[in-house]
Amino acid sequence: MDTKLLNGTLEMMMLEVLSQGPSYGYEIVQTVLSRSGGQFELKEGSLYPALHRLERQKLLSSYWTEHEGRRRKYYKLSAAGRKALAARRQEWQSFAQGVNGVLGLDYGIV
Amino acid sequence: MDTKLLNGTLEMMMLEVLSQGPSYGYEIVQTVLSRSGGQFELKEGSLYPALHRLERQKLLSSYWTEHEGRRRKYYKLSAAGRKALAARRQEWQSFAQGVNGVLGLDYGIV
DNA sequence: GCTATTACCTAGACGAACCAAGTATGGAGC
DNA sequence: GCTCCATACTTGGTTCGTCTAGGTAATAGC
Repeated sequence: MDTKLLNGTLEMMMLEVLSQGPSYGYEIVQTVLSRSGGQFELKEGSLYPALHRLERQKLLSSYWTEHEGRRRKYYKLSAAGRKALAARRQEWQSFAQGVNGVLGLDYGIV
Repeated sequence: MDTKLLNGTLEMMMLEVLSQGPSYGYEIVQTVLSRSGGQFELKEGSLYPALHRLERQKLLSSYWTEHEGRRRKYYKLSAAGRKALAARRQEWQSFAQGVNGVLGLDYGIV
């Protein structure tokens, strides 16, 4: 997987996962991995800084829990986060359309 | 346009444009701009370094010409460049599919 | 005791895209 | 003659997201 392509989509995918309910770092990695068909294996060095970034921007809030002796930091999408996600999905779609336009590909959005 | 998303696709789009015949920097900008529906306006600070990068990798070759008093540096796709383009197109498509998978979108490729 | 898995954090490296400035020609308007 | 705009290429330095690689720590299986 060419890591360069991921630029800018990681946060969107993380927000998307969290839009379906609170989750924590390790689980987000698994969810993205399975939903991308095994393609995107988020690295911790990208994931955690991104979570902190998004929290600083008030798109997420967090709380600690304990599960079988292991601590977990759950993240929850805020209202602002939900808006941001919608905007980024829109951006992504027009971006992908633009690239496909240049490539001479046409996608029919289902 | 969120510039971050462009990461990794600029070179592919440049190769794609050049796959349809030799061209030069300024013209590549115009072509990408029109083919992306006015979305992607390549900046000189991205374009020329990318052209040099691709030439160093032997994916392009170049030659100078003169046109109405202005010099132009034409770039031509090499055989290796053509292969690289095919690989990057493939990469892009599976990448886009992965992202759409995470987003819960399904695209029917025409 | 060792290793794998779960779970989090961070400093520093890396690299692609950008801004900004420089060089240079031709044509249009004043 | 002068300015401004479009054409056309180059490059130094900045920015910023991702990764590598290291650290901490608990549980389970061998």
